[in-house]
Amino acid sequence: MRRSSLSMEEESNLKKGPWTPEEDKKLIDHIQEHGHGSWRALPKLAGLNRCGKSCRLRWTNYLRPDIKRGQFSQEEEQIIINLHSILGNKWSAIAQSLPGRTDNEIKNLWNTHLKKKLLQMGIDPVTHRPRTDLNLLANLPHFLANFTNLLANTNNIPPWAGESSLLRPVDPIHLAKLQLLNNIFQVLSSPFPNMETLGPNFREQQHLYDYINGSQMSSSHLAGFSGQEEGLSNLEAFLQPSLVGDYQEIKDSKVGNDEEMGGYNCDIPVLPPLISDEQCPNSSSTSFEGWGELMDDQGTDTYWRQIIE
DNA sequence: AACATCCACAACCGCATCCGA
DNA sequence: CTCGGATGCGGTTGTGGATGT
Repeated sequence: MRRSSLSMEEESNLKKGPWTPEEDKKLIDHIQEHGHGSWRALPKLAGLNRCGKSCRLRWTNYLRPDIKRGQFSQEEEQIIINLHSILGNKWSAIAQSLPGRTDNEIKNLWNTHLKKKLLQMGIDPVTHRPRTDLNLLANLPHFLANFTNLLANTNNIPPWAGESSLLRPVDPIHLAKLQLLNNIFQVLSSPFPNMETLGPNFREQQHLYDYINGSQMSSSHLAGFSGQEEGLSNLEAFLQPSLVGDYQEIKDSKVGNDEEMGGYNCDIPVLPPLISDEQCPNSSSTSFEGWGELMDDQGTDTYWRQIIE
């Protein structure tokens, strides 16, 4: 069934591809004088050899006078990430919160910049949770345990370290990155304890666990993501040292009580923080921004591989 | 300098939804 | 209620410029 009222011949004669300045002018002049009315009828009335759809797209995505041009601000990017975590790929809905920006522009920004940015931070851009597809994490506990020993005696570079650029020199940025891996791994490798045993903060703590573990949506998660602000606060809870500390406390308190913990077994050595809170970059900004900036100049999988191997 | 590759962005395509007859 | 045209939406592609080899 043909949905178009144009004949095959008419359709095939229509121009496609980039718009010329002359075409733009015809379209702008016509809409300013008559409004767009029916997009289907517009091309003929405006003297354009284009389909109505092409005209509508050109107008809404490029020629509209209220379109904001230029780079997206940090704030705009943050809004997009935040709304995407709630709305998903609903570009037009996201665009409504950013006056002057089009859905197409936001979609392009997401696909070219923001998606990569989140991946660099170890966050899955679809679920907005930490990535769990890093098979490379398999060797992490031993690596971190060794590294912790190394830090305890910084003059004693072990033979296995070889010429690794990661270990020499040992600078605060490298330590901070290791801290990130350390935090992710500890939560990934531990089941979440029974809710009744957790006390008043259990919900926040489960957020952290769910978030980092990438498990299916729990009821607390649904509640947590019900609004834009709460969604952000979850994001900020990610890697907040105090919350990780809380979680660690709970986990430690349960060591040796395997049955109650659903078979929890602390095979993995519990690692002390590799760096203190004060050493974390940009301690005045949110955790999210701080880690984002920290990871900003790095590749994705290649970068993680380099850390772990 | 020439060529290959990457990247960003505009534009297209096809499906979904809306809405009036 | 059903049908079909108009419009909206999101995924994908094409293209030109930038960068690397």
